[in-house]
Amino acid sequence: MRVITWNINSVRARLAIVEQLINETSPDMLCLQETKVQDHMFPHDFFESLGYKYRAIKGQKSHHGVATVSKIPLQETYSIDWCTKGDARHIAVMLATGQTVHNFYVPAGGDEPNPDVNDKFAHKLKFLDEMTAWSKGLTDPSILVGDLNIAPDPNDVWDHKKLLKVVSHTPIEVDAMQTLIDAHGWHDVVRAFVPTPEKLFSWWSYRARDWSAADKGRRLDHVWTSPCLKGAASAMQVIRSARGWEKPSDHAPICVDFDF
DNA sequence: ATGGTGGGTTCCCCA
Repeated sequence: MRVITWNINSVRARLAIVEQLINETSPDMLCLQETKVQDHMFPHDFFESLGYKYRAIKGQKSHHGVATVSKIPLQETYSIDWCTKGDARHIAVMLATGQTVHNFYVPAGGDEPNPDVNDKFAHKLKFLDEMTAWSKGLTDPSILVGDLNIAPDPNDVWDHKKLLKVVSHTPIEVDAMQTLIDAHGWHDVVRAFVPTPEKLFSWWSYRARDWSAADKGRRLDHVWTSPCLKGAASAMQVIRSARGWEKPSDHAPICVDFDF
């Protein structure tokens, strides 16, 4: 099973490059974040015509939104309302083979990395705390993908020292993410294939003059598995070229092949 | 120290 996760930054604005990605990589399952579309306006016909008959979507107006579309039947789907804010930030799909795939869009957290003065940063930390508590009780063999908005390792950012006070790489978030990982023993599939200290990014700001030459990226997107699925991934690729396509997302897709 | 770009919605917010 080939799974791709991609923060698409509006699915309706990116149909051309979604089709390009599908044509070039033929994923069995595509997990999108920041779809920015209400459920009744989701481009169902587009995905149906490309063979993605099974779709689990959780959208809202303007912001956030996740969608998991699949060629493989989905047994059951559900969304968890993290921090009881009614945000569309999670969709889970269960496969006949027994695994559950969780698609997440973790809050970005605003600019100021201080929960006392920045409600968005406080929300991000609370969201991670709830994910930690939830991870402790997980029993299904699980795959967790998505835009987690944290680059945990010094080599997950272009300049560790310069980003220590920049939301996405602050010690408080990195520690919270490590606590989350330890709560379930989450296995980092991406870093298993490209170990640190090699630099690896999945996001580059729109604001850079020449994103590729400057290469001031961060690894904000992740693919994790339960410990029991540690050996199940046979290949992984960050599709960096997609960041240079026409009218791109600011995130690159991550493609993982599983032995089931 | 600052502003740079892009999407969605509404005359501004968020990333």
